[in-house]
Amino acid sequence: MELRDAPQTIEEFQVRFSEISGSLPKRLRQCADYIAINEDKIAVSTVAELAVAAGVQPSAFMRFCQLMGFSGYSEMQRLFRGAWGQRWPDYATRLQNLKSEGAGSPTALLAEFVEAGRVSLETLASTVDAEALKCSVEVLANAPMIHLLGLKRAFPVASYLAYAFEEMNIPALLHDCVGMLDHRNAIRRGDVLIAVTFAPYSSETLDLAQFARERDCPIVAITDSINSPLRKIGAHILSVSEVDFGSFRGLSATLSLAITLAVSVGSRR
Amino acid sequence: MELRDAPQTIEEFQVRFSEISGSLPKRLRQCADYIAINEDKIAVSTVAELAVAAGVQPSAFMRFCQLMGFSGYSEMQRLFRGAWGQRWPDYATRLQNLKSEGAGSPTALLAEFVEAGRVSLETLASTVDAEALKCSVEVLANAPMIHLLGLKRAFPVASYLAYAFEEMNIPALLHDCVGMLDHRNAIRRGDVLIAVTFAPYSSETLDLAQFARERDCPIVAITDSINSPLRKIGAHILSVSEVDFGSFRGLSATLSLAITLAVSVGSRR
DNA sequence: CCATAAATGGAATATATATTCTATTTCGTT
DNA sequence: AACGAAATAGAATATATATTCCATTTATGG
Repeated sequence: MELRDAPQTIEEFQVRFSEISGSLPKRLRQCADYIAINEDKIAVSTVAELAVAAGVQPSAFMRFCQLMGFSGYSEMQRLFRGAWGQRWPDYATRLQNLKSEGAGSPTALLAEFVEAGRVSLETLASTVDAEALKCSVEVLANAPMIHLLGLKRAFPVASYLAYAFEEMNIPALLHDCVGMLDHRNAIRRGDVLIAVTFAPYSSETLDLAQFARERDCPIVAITDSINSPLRKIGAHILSVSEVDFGSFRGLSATLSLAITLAVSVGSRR
Repeated sequence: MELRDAPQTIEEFQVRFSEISGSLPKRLRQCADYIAINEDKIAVSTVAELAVAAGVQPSAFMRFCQLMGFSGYSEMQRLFRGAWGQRWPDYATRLQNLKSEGAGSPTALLAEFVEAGRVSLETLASTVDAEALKCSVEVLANAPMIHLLGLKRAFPVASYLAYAFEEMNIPALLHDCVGMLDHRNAIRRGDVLIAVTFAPYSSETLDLAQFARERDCPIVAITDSINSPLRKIGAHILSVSEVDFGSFRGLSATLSLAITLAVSVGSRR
């Protein structure tokens, strides 16, 4: 069998696919036809399952994979199981290196965080709950006043929202806990609260959300897990996950979601 | 083990999840915490992979699956593999879909900002001044105290740095202008200032930088152009450009640079 | 503090799955 | 129709992965 490089991205996969799909014998054609329509199944199926579905033997499917340039089905599947996660088997090693030789190049570390950010953004694009987003914008567009709360790692997000709303002349108040002064009584009927919080959820945030709930104020939550405690109090949940490197997480995806929210609301007024 | 029906849908899964997630021992809690944030990985990962990611043994993960009502990991995975098709279309296709709602819709805006963020990240990675970055890390690693300043749109960056340094037990002070109280006299010989500023550069930031310069304190500037006024006073310039959409700019690249700076400095101590 | 139960880690085992091999069939050419 | 080359099916094997088991540790109640 010809030795060629395996496709490294979905795009390369598709190029290679159309290269070969003109000239294929019967069974391999069946494989190609099936794949063309069910690309998405590759990530979550076994060869045996795909073979049955395409009406061929597993061995035929294997030959197809090899024609595509992969060593076998497993390698092809790896490509589709999200380039993210353990795409690089040497993840642990790289982490080790960067930790041990702190003297090591910051540029390498930057590359890691850039990559993590990129993946986070892609994940956001493909997992965003369009319905919840639309709904949140709707709710916020009609609010006489928008309250913002986010502490610790979530604070930059909340403050960015405060900046964006102010720029667009939309009334918004950032609850920043300065001087332990509480502004909860500024929350009036009809106002909306945007609460930004990640695990471990700070109790101050949950408290204020609870307070808003008791006043029948809608709550929009930007959070990292679908089981966020804010779900229990009936908030509109916008969940977003950030890929971490080591124990550090960026905010690329979260901030992109935030700016989207702000601009969408702004354009509705 | 108690015999109960396994969840048949994602919704049932989530109900069961919040039922048990209140009362879990250490390791099983780790499993739950990881799952809560990475539900989407179940379909395409092995138990071993998830176990490593959650920091537990595979057997602990098995016990978690059984507590959830499944016979084992395989059964649980089957549930998520069924729902995989929902989030498939690859990045390019998905962006297309998001935009198809029509220009101005929240999802179309999200697509634009995600794309803008991605481009900004790539630009950062390929244009970063490695020498300046290394130099800045060097300077910061030896600082007895790091001062942080960034206003308006730059404030989220400064506050994120404050968070990151605090997490790593590195002495840092955020100059936040609360109450127009100035902390400039907290800047002592040997300290370093990280000034974050974008056009139009706010005079408060330039002022403080000037002040630091007069005290012979090194300055690291995160800014948007190589012609930033901070260059004139001899700061280490880390320049980063954000692609804009409409009149709004994200912070994906800037924050990635910031986190790199923080972690690099952290690993040097 | 002890006794007991619950939880855990790690290795051992069972099962599922990918991959290879070869006899047989199909296809294209003369 | 006869030959050689290519393609195929199905079983055999290798590998990856899930699952169980039990000795050890950690929590709990008296």
